[in-house]
Amino acid sequence: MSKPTPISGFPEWTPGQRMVEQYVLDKIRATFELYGFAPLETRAVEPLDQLLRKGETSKEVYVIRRLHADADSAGDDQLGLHFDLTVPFARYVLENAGKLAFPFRRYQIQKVWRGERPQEGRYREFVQADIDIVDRDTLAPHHEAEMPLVIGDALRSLPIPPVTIQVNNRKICEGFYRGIGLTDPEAALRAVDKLDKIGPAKVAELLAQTAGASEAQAKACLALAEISAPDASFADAVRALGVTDPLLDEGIDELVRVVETATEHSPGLCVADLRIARGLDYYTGTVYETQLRGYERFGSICSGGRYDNLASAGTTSYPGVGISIGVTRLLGLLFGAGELSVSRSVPTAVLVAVTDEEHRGASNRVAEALRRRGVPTEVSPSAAKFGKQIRYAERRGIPYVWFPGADGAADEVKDIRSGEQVTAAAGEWMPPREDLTPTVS
RNA sequence: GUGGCUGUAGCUCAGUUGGCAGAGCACCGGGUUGUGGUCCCGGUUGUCGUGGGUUCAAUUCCCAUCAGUCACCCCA
Repeated sequence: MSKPTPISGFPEWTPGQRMVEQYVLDKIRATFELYGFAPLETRAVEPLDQLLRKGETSKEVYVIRRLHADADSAGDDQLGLHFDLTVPFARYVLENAGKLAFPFRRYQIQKVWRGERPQEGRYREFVQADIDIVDRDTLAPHHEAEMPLVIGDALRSLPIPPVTIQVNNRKICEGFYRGIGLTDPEAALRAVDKLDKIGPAKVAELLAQTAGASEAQAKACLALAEISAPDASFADAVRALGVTDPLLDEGIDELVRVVETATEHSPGLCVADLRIARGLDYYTGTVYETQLRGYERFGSICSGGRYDNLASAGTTSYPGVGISIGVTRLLGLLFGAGELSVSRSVPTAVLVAVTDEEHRGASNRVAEALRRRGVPTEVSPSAAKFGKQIRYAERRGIPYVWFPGADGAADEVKDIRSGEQVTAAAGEWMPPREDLTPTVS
C-alpha cells in the first residue's frame, strides 16, 4: 500500500553508482589477479559456533532462521551470515587443505553482514575485497610486506585520492608492554587504539583503569604510540625508549622489512605508525590500516593483518596474512563527498533515432550493426520529434544520436555535446575510445 | 544496542502562535509543423516519512514507529 522505505544499513545505489561500483570492483579484481591471487567464493553462511568461536558473544551476527522450521529444532547447527571474509576463508582452508597448494594465495570479493548501528560509511550489508596468503605451519614474513604493495596498486588504479597505509606490528606492542611489566597487553592495545579519538590524557587514564598501568608505564605506552615514520627510522625511536624484550626485537625486524620493501617498490605508500592496533584479538604480527589523504576523517578504508592461530587442525596450523578493502564504505564516503561519479547514467553510447514507427526496422538494423562491433547502442523508445529524442539521450548522458537517412540518404551521427553532426555508416563508424564506455572519475 | 539532531515536490529548502501547502532548480507542454541545450509563456509537482492521540480543525502540539545523520559501543 504505502510507499516502501529503505532498510537501515542496507544501501542500494543508483544505476550510475552501480556502474562506478562495478568499475571499481573490476579494477581491484584485475590487480589481485595480476599478483597471482586465485579467485574464491565461499557460502554466505557459517555455523554460528564457528563465527562466534572467539568467545565474544557481543558480535553483531545476523542469524539465519527458516520460516517453517520446527520451533524446538534450534540446536547447535544454527547458521549465521559471515561478518568478514577471513573467518570463512580459514574454515575453507581447513576443510579443503588436501586440495590446496601452499602457500595459497586467494582473493575473495563478497558481501558481508554486521548488525551494527549504521551511519555514513558504516553499513549492515556491504562488500569487502579481500586477499589472503596462508601457508602450512610457517608463513614467511615477506608475505606481510607484499600485502601493502598489492593494495597500493589496486587503490592507485582507481580515480580516488591517494592513500597512506599505516603499518604496525603486534609483536612490538606486546613485547614492549611485556618489557615494561604490563600484564594485560590486550587491554593496553584497546586503550592505545583510542589515541586519535580521545587524546593522550584520556588514554593514560584508560591505561591505568583497564590495564593496571602505573603513571610511568602509561607514559611509556604513549611514547611508543606516538612514534611514526615513513621509513625504518622508527626502529631507532623505539630502541631509544630503552625497553628490551625478545618479542619486541622480532616485531621491529618484521616491521622494518615491511617498511623497507614498501619504500623500495612504492615510495610514500606506507608509514610505520605505532598507534595502529586494530581491535582484533587474532592478529599476531603486522597490522594494516589505510587512510585516504585529505579524507582522514573517513577513518580506515582498508585493513588487515597477520594471524597465526585462526586455523589449525591437529598438529598442523595454517598461519596467514590478509587485508581487505571496504568497497562499500569507500564508495559511500566518496559518493557523499561528491568525489566519485560517472559520465552518464546508462552504458549506452549511441541512441538511434526512429523516424517513424514504419521505419523502426531500419533503426534496429543500425543498432545491430553498431552492437556487433562493440558499441553499446539502444533504439529510441518512441518516434517523437527529433528534438525529444535528442533530449532523451541528453537526460541520460548518452553522447551520440544516430539519424537514419531518409529515402536512401546517408545516415548521420551527432555528438550532442558539441552539436557536431557528420555522415556515417553503421558498419564503419566508431565513437572515440573515451566515449565507448562511461567514464568514472 | 544506548543517547542527540533531522524528516515538507525529483533536488535544495521556506512555511503555518493549529485554519485548503510554497520558492528556486529540475520536469512536462507551447512559442519552434521532425535536430535538444539559450530565451519567452504556461503547467504539474506532495498521503508535509508512517501510525496513533489531543482538537471543530494537525504539516504544525503529544506519543510511538521507520529512515537518515552524529556521538557512544563496536569496528572480527
